[in-house]
Amino acid sequence: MNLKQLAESLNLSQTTVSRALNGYPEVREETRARVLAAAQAANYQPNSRARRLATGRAMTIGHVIPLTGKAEMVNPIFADFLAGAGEVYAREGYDLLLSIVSDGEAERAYRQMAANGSVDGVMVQSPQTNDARIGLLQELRLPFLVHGRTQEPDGFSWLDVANLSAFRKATNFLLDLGHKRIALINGQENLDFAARRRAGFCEAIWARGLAPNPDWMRSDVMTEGYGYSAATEMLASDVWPTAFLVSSVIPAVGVRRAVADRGLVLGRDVSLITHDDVLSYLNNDADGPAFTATRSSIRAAGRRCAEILINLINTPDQPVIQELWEPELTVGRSTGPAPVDTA
Amino acid sequence: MNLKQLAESLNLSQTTVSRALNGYPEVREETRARVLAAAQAANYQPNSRARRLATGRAMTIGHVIPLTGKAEMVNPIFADFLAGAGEVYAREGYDLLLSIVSDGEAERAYRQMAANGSVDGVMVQSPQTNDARIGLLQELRLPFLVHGRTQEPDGFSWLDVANLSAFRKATNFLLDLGHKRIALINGQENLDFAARRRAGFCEAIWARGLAPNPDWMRSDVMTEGYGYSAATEMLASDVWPTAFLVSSVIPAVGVRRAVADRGLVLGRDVSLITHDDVLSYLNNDADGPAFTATRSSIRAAGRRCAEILINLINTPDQPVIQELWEPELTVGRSTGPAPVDTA
DNA sequence: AAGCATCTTCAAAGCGCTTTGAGCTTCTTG
DNA sequence: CAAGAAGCTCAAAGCGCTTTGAAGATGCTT
Repeated sequence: MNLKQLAESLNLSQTTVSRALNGYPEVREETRARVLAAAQAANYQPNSRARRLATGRAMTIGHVIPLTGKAEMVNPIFADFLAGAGEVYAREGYDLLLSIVSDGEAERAYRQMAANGSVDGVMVQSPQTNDARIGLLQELRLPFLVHGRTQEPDGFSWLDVANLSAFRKATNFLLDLGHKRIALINGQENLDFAARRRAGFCEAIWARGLAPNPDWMRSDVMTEGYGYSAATEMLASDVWPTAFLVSSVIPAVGVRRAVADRGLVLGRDVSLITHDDVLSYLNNDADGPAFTATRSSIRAAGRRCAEILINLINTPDQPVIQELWEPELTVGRSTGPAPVDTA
Repeated sequence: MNLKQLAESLNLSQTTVSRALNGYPEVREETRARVLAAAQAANYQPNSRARRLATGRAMTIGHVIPLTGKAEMVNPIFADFLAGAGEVYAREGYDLLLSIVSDGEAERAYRQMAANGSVDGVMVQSPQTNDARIGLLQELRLPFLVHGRTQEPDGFSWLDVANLSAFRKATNFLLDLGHKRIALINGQENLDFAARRRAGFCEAIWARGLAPNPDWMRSDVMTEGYGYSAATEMLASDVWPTAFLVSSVIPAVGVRRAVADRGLVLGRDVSLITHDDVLSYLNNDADGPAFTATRSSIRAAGRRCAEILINLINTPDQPVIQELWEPELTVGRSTGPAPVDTA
């Protein structure tokens, strides 16, 4: 059933039917009711391809997700982010076009989306310290929102978590517990969020007149195995860290495993604070939070990012929108006073 | 730059330019070269909205991902599946339309996709034992491929892992090691894969003249916390299971935590076999597989599912395609002989 | 009753592409 | 050299919708 047939069956023109369906005022209420009823009865849905061509709007938002690391992994936090964003898109009538690309092909994907008009805007995730995508998207004049920031976060819209202050706060929490030997198990530090976390970590340590130990600062793709092997190595040495600050629950699970393997008890022998994106499948709250954590729901971020992006699409030429979310530090069972120094 | 302008700039008709670009034979090679060069220079990309309307093909495949459990979680295995499928879609020129919906809204999503023609086919994941979506999609005449099966898997195309035989094999492996007290930490058993795994588990036990202990069979959304609390409870009793068979690495991580908390050693005091979807962020292979596992890459499945679905779309009215993948049992460090029975 | 504003409806023109059917060249063959 | 075949190219007709500009009703005012 298409518009033409529907119009014929009602003895109305396509114009009138279209207007009735789309809520335009210049159609009599009685007529509108007739049209609506007939559409309902025929289960009529306007053909989205035709509508998109006619309106010039794709009613679609593109997410280009880069595969990371040599193993070309998909960061599972994207799933939760997508769930949040998707919720808003559905509500607002947008489709979500997902493109998962190898690193370096992102540019091509964006260029294509811009050139063939398949999206009205795009979401940019996991920006690097200096991310080429931002200049590209500005040049392509494609509306976009960045989840995260870059080193110079002016002139474009973004939503980010206050990574620096969160990790400074977390580090201070450990320092206040008496920990002096603190390790940082960070994400890849070419990514802006990881660079900021490292900065927050270092700042807090320097502020106490201490110095971070370079051997205890790792940076890599945040897998469980990475957390495990990094912590295992550190714990194998004569002097080991009494506390770990970890960038995600996933490597934190690996660190926890390493600690257990070493016969140590988390929260007593070794403390751990992780950033917690509140991933649904790695819930940290079985009975009170297992990990002490700086928390910020990635799903909530996805929702808000979607709202902002849609806003940006509907109202071009507005000033940039920038939102900074402050994570909260929730104390769990993975932290405790530094053990008496035996080194 | 659109086709009309490009054609004018070349002093050719739109027809010829379109044909040259799309590789039709009835255009002189010299002309084709000219057109291609001009298109390249102008960075011309056909407008996908117009092309879709004209061809009647959406060149898009829909994935409707249901949120599960009360917390409306996104199963992270979807991320890896999407990565695999997305790879193939990109190669074949298809877009991936992602719709993440609350349970029960999937039907509406499919109906809409069918009615407004935004997709050429859809991928169905995590089917239930009797899944209403299958009848619906048949009725809507929308090409679809099921990743998984149902109880009556005839008359539609699917790709599935041999869940029953995998879990029978795993259970036999444990029985051969002398384990008699085996627990099953399963996924939600309204899902077909979980029902089949349970069946495989029970079959193997019955075959030895034993009986599964109902207290040691759990079924729920496969989170880390679920694995942890299920195992913790079981291990708190006087007689505890000496082995666990777990449906996913994610709850397996929870079981491992529970075992460690209880002061037991995995592979010595307690054995664990898990099904491993080879999720990139929970790699099981740091230095030799940590968990003994029945393995089957969900990403590879995604790739293959995409190929099959595209095939189905391009060639309607062909017989159904059904593929069953046999997972391999890889022995890791989480299994060992049953401890001497003290019960 | 004429004039005018307000409602309501419509025919037709696009949106940018693909595809049909036809026409014009050039080549081959008897 | 005529006639048919083969090779190129084109104008025009869609695809199914939205939107413009105009026109037909209706009601109100003077």
